[in-house]
Amino acid sequence: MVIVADSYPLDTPSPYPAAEIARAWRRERPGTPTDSIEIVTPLWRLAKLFADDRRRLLADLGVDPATLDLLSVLRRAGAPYELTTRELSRLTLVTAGAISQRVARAEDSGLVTRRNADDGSRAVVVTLTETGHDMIERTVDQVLTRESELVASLSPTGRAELASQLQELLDDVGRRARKP
Amino acid sequence: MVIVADSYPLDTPSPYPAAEIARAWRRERPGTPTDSIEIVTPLWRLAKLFADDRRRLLADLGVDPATLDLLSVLRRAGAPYELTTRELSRLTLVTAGAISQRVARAEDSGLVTRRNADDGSRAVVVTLTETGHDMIERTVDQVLTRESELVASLSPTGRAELASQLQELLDDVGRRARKP
DNA sequence: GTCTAAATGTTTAGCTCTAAACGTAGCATG
DNA sequence: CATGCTACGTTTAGAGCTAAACATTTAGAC
Repeated sequence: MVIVADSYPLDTPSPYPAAEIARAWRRERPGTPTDSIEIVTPLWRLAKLFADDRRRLLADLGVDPATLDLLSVLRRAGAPYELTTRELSRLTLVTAGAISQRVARAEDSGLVTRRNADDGSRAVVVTLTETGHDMIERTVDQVLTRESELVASLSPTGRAELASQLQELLDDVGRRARKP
Repeated sequence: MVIVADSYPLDTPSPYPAAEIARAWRRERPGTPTDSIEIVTPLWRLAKLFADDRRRLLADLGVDPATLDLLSVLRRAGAPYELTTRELSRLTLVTAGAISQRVARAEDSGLVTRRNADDGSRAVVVTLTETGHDMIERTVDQVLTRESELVASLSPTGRAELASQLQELLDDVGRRARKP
């Protein structure tokens, strides 16, 4: 049995590169399809690095990531900063239950208000309050500036190219992925 | 005020493309650096799609993702399938506390054992049991086969190219990102 | 030897999420 | 009108994670 631990140092500051993981599986279980590993693994790790970094920045600012996500979507929608919970769920990719909880928290903090839609449906409309608007304005520049620094190694063309590849893959995986 | 909701339909089955989000912020807050958005947003969404899809597959198989992650790292390490908790923490990118909980759960289920290292350090060595080994063997092919299907739209060269761009970005972001 | 600093693993408090169970409000059909 | 279907939002149970507080051991410094 080939021992990966023998061929790659275990005390490096970062985890194995994905190529090494794929190689390890091919050795340990020949025949297993490993072609997704070099895409999925770095993708997850990058997402986690960005998420952890953002969470720490936001913790300093006294905001939590879920609330920022909610307020951002409302803010981006433009005046009058309103969306239904259903739209919020779709735009943020979290379940309706989670939206319900997020909105409840934000409402308790006075960042949004909730009211029934008047269009005959049962929809609930969530509106950004002035407090919520202020919070977003205070925060978003810092978050985006920070994240801009994190991707600073990419050249404009390299960034555009990677962005389009990711968006293309996202569209495709979105069609194939199993829904709730 | 430009209203994004006016220029992009709200009832599409998927969320806005990242380019649309970046454009919305440039309109709503000119001057805010938006160059990270087209990288970070699709990255997060892809990571979530893959994570959700895997979680659902694993639920059918009666496994939870955190345990699979733990067992996978041990399995890939090759015989005798042992790593210290510190190494596990680094290889899986989760905190020491989370590893402690994961190992405790897996130990309760008889999937791993725990013992003190005999090399004079205080390290705890985690070892895969036969039950744990069986569980991983039963599961990993299905997971990797499924994920291989999800990235099937990529050509071999396209996949290799994307993989290397991601790995490069990961290495760089790993250096810049804020650590705990 | 004694004391202190560094290294490690564990426990706990607080959050957030998903899935599933609920509770209802529109709506169509007969 | 009843009846049942469908669409939606909310609540709840159970998991898992992070950060921080702990606890304990090892290794030096003197």
